[in-house]
Amino acid sequence: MTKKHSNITIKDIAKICGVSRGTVDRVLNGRGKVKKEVEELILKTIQESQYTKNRAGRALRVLTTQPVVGVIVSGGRNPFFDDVLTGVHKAEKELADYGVRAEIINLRGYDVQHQLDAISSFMPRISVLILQAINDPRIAQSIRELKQSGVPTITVNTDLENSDRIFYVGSDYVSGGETAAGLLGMITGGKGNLGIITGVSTLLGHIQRLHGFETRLNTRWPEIRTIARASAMDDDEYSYQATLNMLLEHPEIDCLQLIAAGTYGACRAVIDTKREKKINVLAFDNVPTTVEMVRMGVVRALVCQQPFEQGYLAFNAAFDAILSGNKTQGENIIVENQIRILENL
Amino acid sequence: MTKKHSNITIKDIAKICGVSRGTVDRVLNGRGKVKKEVEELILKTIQESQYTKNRAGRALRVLTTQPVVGVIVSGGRNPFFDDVLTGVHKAEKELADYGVRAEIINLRGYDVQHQLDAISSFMPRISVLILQAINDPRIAQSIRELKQSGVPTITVNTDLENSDRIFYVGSDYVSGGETAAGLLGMITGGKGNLGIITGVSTLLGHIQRLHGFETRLNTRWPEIRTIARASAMDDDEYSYQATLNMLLEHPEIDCLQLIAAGTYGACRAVIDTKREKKINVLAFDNVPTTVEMVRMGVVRALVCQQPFEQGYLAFNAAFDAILSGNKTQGENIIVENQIRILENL
DNA sequence: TTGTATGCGTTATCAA
DNA sequence: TTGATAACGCATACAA
Repeated sequence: MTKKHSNITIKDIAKICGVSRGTVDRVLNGRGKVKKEVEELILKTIQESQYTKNRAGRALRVLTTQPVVGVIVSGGRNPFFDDVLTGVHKAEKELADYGVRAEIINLRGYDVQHQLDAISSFMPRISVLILQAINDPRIAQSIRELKQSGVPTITVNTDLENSDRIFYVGSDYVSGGETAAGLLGMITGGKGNLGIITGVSTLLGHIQRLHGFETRLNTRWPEIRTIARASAMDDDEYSYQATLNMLLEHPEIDCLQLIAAGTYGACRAVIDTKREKKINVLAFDNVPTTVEMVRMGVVRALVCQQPFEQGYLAFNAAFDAILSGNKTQGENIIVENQIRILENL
Repeated sequence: MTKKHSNITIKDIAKICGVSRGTVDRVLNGRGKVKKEVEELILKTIQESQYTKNRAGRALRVLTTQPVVGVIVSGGRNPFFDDVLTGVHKAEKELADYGVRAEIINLRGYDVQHQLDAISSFMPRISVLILQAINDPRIAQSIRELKQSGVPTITVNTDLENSDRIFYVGSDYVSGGETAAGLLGMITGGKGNLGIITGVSTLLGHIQRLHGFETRLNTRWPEIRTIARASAMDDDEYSYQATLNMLLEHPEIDCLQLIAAGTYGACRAVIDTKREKKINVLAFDNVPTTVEMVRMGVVRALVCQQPFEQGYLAFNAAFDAILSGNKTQGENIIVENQIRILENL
């Protein structure tokens, strides 16, 4: 029932095959210089014995190499990414004993060339790349090349298609949108005149979120009618104007769904219109200005995608990839969409 | 800025003090047999250099001892604790490379003597104890004795007072109750006639949760009046009867808050009364039968305390205590109260 | 009372 | 093409 002893080691493999540890190691790490038939025997034995590298042993060895994990996000001044990076730092601190370290590049905006340059600047220093990826074929190509040279990429917060990233750490945006729809239905009692303030259409996640939201809303809460839709352009000033115009133009609007950034600006507009009947405002992500609006009672509820956990889990997963020596595909790590109200902010 | 190299090691301490590694080790692990002045010098050096045992080195050494973590819960047939134990097993699997193993005792009910016996049965086999503690002085005493003999205790899910447990892993029950209150206010629009189905009064967590709920409800949503209150006695059949009687006796009740177990029974009662106007039912914890009730639309929303994470984090923390060799007080690990609706179950 | 040698598993280096 | 050995940091059995 209970396994009596620790797992099989390189030494065991060596003994079984009648060779030395060195030879097994050469096969394991593909260094060549091993006779074909010996290599085959060793590979077969590894297969059959289900051998995997022991992390405790690796850890001690890895310590001598002082590996670096590269992190690239396009956070700019967005406080959401402060949380992501705080998570990275927390994990880095906890893993300090293993000699692993994070090197972080925080870009402003989503320029493909800038991201490519940032990736290049990391080479050949890093062992693993954590990337908030722009969904562009050139980035995908860069990730493939990185992998060729032995550096696996983990995408965080934002995934991209047709690349060789080993897995994605982040939220399910469609599900996040659906959750927001469910929440809106619950708060409004399933009836209302809705205004939607969207994000920017170049970000895959925002599109997925909007899609999840609208689909779910239409099927489950058909009596919530969408009156107007405008983009906040990821900017609070723009958001303020767009929201103000919308509310003045459509006095019948009684609930507002923010899809992405711009919550603070939209809330100021809501406050400035001084409606008698309160508007139900829902938004995403618990960044400080948004939290303030929940505290003030302007925003009723949030759907949050746990930025801290995203960074924390991504860095831990990166170190795990180093430890296991496994650079192949793994399971995505999906953080849950959390509902936040005043009481559990 | 960036630390150039790995941290200070025993070898460094030894060199600085002009003694051997063995002597430093004797001081570190308090084995005595060291000259007073030498010991003092070593201790001072350790202090000043901020030395801590390196986990990578410890890991490899710990592997040879095959440490066991004892886990005691009073889960009985409650599926909530299945999730806790699944979390333990997940962590155990991930840490298999380090030779650490969990030994689990799942008791039925909250009998102090049974829990004491379970603890005894673990000794002297285990290195750390994870305990869903009954809040009783005898248990606290047992935890103190365990610590004396070098075995630290981590409480999980349920904490106890005045003991020497090194920290608690679980939810904040008061905050959970407050969250439920906020949710109820939001769903009802702040007006309603409420029935409360409570848990058993012997469990500290349930009392705290009820307290958080009622306090918050009264201050923030005074127009939700509590019409009736009954206990489900942690039993679905009992819960069914109590709820049925309550609903028949008070036809004005239009919302129902479950505090602890018994959700399934209460829901059956709600269904059986066949009210024309729907009752808003809120409950705790996403156990399978409760999830089913959310899917059926009987329960509107849940507050969940992440049982899987509790087990997962507790076991990882236990291993961390082994690795760091640190048996002293640490920070509690508080899992958040999550709001669940149909869309993010 | 103190120092030294050994081993945990992996891997790099050097010798054969 | 292979084998032997040392090193990472810690802990312990044994020698001095």
